[in-house]
Amino acid sequence: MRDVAKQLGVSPMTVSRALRDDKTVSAKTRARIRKAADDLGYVYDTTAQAFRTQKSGFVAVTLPSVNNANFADTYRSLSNGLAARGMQTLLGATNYRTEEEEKLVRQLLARNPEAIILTGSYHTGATRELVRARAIPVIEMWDLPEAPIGHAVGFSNAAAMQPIVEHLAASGRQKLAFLGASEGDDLRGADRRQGVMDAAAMLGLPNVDFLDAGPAPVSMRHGAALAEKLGPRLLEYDAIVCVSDPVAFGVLNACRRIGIDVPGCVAITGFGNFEVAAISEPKITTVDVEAARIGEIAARLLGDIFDGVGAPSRVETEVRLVPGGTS
Amino acid sequence: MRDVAKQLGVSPMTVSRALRDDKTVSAKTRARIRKAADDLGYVYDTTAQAFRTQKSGFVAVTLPSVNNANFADTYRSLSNGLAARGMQTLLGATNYRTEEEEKLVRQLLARNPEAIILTGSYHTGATRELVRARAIPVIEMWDLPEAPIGHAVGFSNAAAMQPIVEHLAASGRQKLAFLGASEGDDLRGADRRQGVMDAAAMLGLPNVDFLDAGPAPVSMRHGAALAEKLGPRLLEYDAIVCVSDPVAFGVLNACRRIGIDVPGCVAITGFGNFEVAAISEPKITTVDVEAARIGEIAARLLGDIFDGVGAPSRVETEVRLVPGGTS
DNA sequence: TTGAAAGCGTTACCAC
DNA sequence: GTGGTAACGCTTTCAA
Repeated sequence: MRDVAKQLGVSPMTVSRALRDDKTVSAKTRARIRKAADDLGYVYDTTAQAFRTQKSGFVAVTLPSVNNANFADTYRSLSNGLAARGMQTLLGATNYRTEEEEKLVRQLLARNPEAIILTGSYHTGATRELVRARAIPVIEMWDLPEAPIGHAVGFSNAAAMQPIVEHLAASGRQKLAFLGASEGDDLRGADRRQGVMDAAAMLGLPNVDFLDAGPAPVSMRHGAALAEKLGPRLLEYDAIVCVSDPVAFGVLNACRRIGIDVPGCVAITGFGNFEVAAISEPKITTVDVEAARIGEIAARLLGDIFDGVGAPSRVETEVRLVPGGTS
Repeated sequence: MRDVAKQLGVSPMTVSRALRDDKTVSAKTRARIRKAADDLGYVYDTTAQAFRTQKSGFVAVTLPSVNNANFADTYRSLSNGLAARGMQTLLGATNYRTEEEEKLVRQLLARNPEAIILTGSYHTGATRELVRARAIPVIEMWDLPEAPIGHAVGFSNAAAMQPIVEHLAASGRQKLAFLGASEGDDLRGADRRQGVMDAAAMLGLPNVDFLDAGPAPVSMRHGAALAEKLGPRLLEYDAIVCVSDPVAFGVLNACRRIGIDVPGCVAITGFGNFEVAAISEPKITTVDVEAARIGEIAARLLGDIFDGVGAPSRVETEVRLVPGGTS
């Protein structure tokens, strides 16, 4: 800034103001200063700003995995929304483990984020205390806990399975299996499984079996591997309810390979309305969960909070059955 | 720190050293200082440290899109590798536009990253100057420019298409089309197209047509939409060489819907060895590019550079044809 | 509309 | 092994 100021014969203070679009600097000098800064290849030092103002401009975000199109969608809309307010996201992946989340949250908090956004409502006690102690806005997303730490934007993973089970029952599917990650790993997945069991019980369907695809994250290959291992035993079920679309896609293609007719002999459903569900032939029956919208709402909510107009919120996002050709 | 120092009658400097586990502070005072700091509820200010030392602990990373399994793989291995050295990544997405990349690089540089990793070798002149002016390590990945800005870890996108074209030619496919994003958008995609044209010319195949799937990023739905629009006109070609596996998957499933036999009437190939290529039935012929390994190598390279043992590097990663059932 | 001075919390550097 | 001094690049505050 000193260099830019010297170049134009103004004070560094004026440069500082100009670069922040302070209205008290005349439009003309502002333009001159911007140009000179550009010419000199000057880059504003956010670190110094963060230090001086005690505001980092960071929002910390934890995701179970970056390698998941739905979470990536949420992240994208979230970071776009925040960028519009000049805030940057600080991203970390938990690999679906609350202990990793705790470590991550510690690291992220050391950067003095002005807010923190966590995926899901399952956290270690230490994580809860750490974020509470900061007195910064906390948003839990992709779930809808009864008592959020701060705010929540999402949906009930259990309730979201009900339309699927009803849809299957309506077309005469009785015996269901739920296929997902091992117990204790993917906790939103466990919620979905519980939702399937509850809905089945409510509709008087037989008990729902659990098909264990291994430790989270589970994806196409895990669905395919398990289905190929089970082979004809899949025919014991009227429908395989999968924890996600990629998993369902794996199961669907394994069935194709081993000659099981879908949906003739067995129905398959997914979750999340991933692109693959709509493009696959047949299309995979799934549930849309507005992944991008979750990020959008979270960003807007934070904006309101920073503006001082945000009340404690628990925003329920919509879920919608998307019938396909696999059921 | 001043308060802690006053409390114990030592200097702030000693406190600073003690809290950083500096060996020159006696073990006894170190323990006393730690305790006093704890009792006073003192919290170390990373922001001030980053400011004073001009070491942010950040490595800036730009990706065309987070919503791409290959880039996500690279990012994951990269950030894991860096985390092992106590460094955090600062991620940004360029949406496949060099102008957005320039804006992003400005934002990222403002955080004083200790290194910057860019995807690809196409950048605006300003981007080049900005990163050069920083005198921090620069790595370009996912490409192999003749003269990298700093270091490069990747492969030639053009050369990577040669095995595909040879494979197609060997099985008697003569008339090829390349299906990808509009000209000027996805520049690595344009390189791949050029690679297909060059390889076809070399093998004496007829000219390669271009099928425009629209602005980048193109994915499953764009491949499917274009294929459905073209319909029987696809049969003019012996093979559709797609810019990526998701696009190829879209084309494959559109063909299935409109009744075009793959690979009987037309072959389809992808790029990148995405999970969907291996799980799809038939499997999609593709090229593996070691996405995770690129991140791993970049992280290791940076580690060496920080340790002072890294020479300017241009690391070529391997590409490997993965034949599938679509060709 | 612009400028001068002071200071944010830490650490590099040098002295003892 | 410890301490004093100055400075990192910016913004707040007050004055002109």
